[in-house]
Amino acid sequence: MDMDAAAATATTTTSDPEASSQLNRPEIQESKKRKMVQKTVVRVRIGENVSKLKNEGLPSDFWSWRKYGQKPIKGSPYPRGYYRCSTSKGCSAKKQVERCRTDASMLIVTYTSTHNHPAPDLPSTTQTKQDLPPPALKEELEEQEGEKKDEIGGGKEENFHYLQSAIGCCEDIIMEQEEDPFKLNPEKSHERIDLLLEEEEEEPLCYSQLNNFSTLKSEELDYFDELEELPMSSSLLKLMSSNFSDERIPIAPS
DNA sequence: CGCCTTTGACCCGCGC
DNA sequence: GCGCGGGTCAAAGGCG
Repeated sequence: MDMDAAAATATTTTSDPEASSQLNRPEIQESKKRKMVQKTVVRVRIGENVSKLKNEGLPSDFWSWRKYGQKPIKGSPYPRGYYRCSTSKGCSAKKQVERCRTDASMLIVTYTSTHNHPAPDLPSTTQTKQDLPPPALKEELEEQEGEKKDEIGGGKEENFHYLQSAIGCCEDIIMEQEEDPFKLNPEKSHERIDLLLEEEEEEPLCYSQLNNFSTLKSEELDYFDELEELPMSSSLLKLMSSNFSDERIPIAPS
């Protein structure tokens, strides 16, 4: 049923090396080849009613994502989907969605680049983003050589946009996670920790994680659903949304 | 009619 | 220099 753990957990913004490390060794290459691009890796745990969710139509975020590619990843039985922000033509925001090979119920969403435009529903998200630069992100950003200094805030744009939507906010969560990844849900903390430990020990595949329901847009859900009917419990989402909302709402711009 | 998804091919970068 | 893998682009098809 819906008992899955919805939870994901911690998010980490990494430049590339880290992001890649988390995914796979081979991925390390990707980071190198793609130069150092700001990357925000979000780990989302899904339940078993994914199909339901997609039907429900998760609000995911204000951005519109268009899938522009999908490729099988070495070492992973699941393919990786490449999405681009279709909200604005000039927007270079992109995200990669893949499933954790160690945990099929875990989704790994990697955000890259940032949005060059305000959220469709949020005319003034800039302020929020500016406020969003988490410490951890900064480090990551610094490593980027300031390639996307603007992205630091912008990089989080997507995330913080989510926050505004009060649905899935990585930014806020990220920050929270940085300090106390589990303080939000001590109960689930165990799960997350356990998962993290397992994942890390087994593979760096998912060492950064964050619960972002927003990330689980219908697109992703559908995408995964097609891949392997990812189970996601709507109850969970709701629950998470409620919890997260409470946490991120404060971030929402007035 | 417009937009999105899907699939294949091509290109880039890294490792050996 | 070659091979492997990842990432992106383009074309076609389908759906709203």
